Order: sequence, then C-alpha cells, then structure tokens
Amino acid sequence: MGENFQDTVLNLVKRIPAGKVTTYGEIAREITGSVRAARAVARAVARNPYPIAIPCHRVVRSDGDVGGYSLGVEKKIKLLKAEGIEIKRRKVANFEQTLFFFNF
DNA sequence: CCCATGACTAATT
DNA sequence: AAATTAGCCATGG
Repeated sequence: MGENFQDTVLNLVKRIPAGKVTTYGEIAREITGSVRAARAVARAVARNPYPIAIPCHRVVRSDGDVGGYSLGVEKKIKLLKAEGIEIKRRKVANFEQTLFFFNF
C-alpha cells in the first residue's frame, strides 16, 4: 500500500509487543534492506504524533542505549520499566533477549 | 537543486 | 569502556 516513509515506520513500531524492544537500525533494515536509514527512522519516530499509542518508546539504539524520546528520556525509561524491561545506566539489561525481530 | 538537521551506526581511538 | 569521527538518509527551507 503506498504510504510515505513515516507511516511505514510507525506501522512497524505498532507491531513491537510490550516487554520487547527493537532498534532504529532494525526498522531501517525492514524497510530499505540496510541499517543506513537509521537516522531517517529516528527522525520519523521523533515526529510521532501519538506517543504511547504508538509505542515508539520501544525503539532503542543498536548498542542497547535507550536513545532519545520526545517526552524526555526519563519518561522513556519509566515506560520501559513499567513493561518489565530492566534499565541500567541508560542501557537495556539482557539486551539480546529483549530484542524483538520482525522476521518478515 | 543545494544545504542543514537529527530519538543513528559502525569503526576507530 | 567512553569519547570521537565519518558516513547515511528522509525531510524541510
């Protein structure tokens, strides 16, 4: 369905289940086939018009760092913890086990 | 069309 | 392991 880049990103974000996270790069890979558009993905979610409803707080950096959030990083960390994700020094604990993959 | 921007990434130091 | 650097891409002016 012909959608713009931002909508495609947001639709993917909606599929991330509570208690899991994915990365900007993974979303970029899902859309373009490589991680190169990670920054564009970040820009897209940064303009997310419905935070919470569209769980962009579940999108973190490739190194496990929580990354940024339009409502403040502290808010992002709070939301993640509320979903059972442990955060230590701004990083997701058990990062690999917490990762969600779209597998096509 | 050119240029700046940013919730990034991988590699290097 | 933390900080720096160069590369990348979708927008908006």
